[in-house]
Amino acid sequence: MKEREEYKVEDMLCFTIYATSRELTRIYRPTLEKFGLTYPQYLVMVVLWETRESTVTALGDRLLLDSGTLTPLLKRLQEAELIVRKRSVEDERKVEIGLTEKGAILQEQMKHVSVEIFAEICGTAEKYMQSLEQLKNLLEKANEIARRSE
Amino acid sequence: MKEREEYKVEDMLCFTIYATSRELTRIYRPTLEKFGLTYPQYLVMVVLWETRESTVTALGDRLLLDSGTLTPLLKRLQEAELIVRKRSVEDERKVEIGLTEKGAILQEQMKHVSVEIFAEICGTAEKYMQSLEQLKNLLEKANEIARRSE
DNA sequence: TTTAATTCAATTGTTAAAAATTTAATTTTG
DNA sequence: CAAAATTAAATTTTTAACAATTGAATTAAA
Repeated sequence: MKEREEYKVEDMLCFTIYATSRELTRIYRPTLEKFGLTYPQYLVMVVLWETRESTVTALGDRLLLDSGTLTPLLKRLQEAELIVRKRSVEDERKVEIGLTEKGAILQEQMKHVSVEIFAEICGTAEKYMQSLEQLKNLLEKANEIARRSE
Repeated sequence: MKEREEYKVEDMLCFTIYATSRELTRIYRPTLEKFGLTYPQYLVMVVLWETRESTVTALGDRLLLDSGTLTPLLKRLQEAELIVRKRSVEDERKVEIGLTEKGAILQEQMKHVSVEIFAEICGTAEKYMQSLEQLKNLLEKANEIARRSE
């Protein structure tokens, strides 16, 4: 690794990922806007479409987000009538998140969103899978390191 | 590309990058905290250590951030006495950003920060460069698409 | 069983991200 | 030259991210 390269943001891995993340969100924005969702709200819906129901903590484990981020976000999704929040009867510390009829119908309406945007970004499936595997590896490592140092 | 995979966040490229970006920031945080910087503030300093001076727009072009994000961030860096903000005399619409003595000295003090953290994340230089080239390619594509649709 | 430790969510405060609007200055063109 | 268009930065508003704290509930230990 050349010494000099550390001094240009464009050659820093962390910056590239940081900027790519924002650019990808920017690509999603106009599409998601039509459905009244932001990018992290969309991710919450994707998890709920898979699991049908969850808790705040379980959603946080899946998305690597904490309750300080999720609580207000989930309140907005409830406001939009896409989800319901209900305190658990077995354990009153837990808040159970479920889909409304409207939230369930949205899955069908948004079925093609991800596929279309991925196609635009990655071109071929091969390239997509190659990037994904490499990044999943990096995420796993980063998550280990981040958890280790807290 | 298998159809089913679109329905799990973990198999979505955009989520992986989004989560990786946050995890990398989380890894940097304790180190940057010692120098009183947040992650985006650090990136601004990296650019200024290279260019010595800049404008708000030029910084935004480099970091892909707009003035609505940079203006309050730069005010905090000025508050910390790391930079100076001065309206241009040739074109009074422009605000010129420069390093203070304290800001320049910080470069020397933080010289090893990136190198050490990269080493922790990527292990070998080969792996790091491999990920980087692939991601730079993706960032370029994403930026083109995002700019196209606005 | 009482105390201690842990867990879960909410709240508070700070920073960031970005769209939309505003203000001011410069450049273009008619 | 004057009007229109463009450019630059700031401001405002909404949403997000996260640390730290609080409070309530559950679980474990003495």
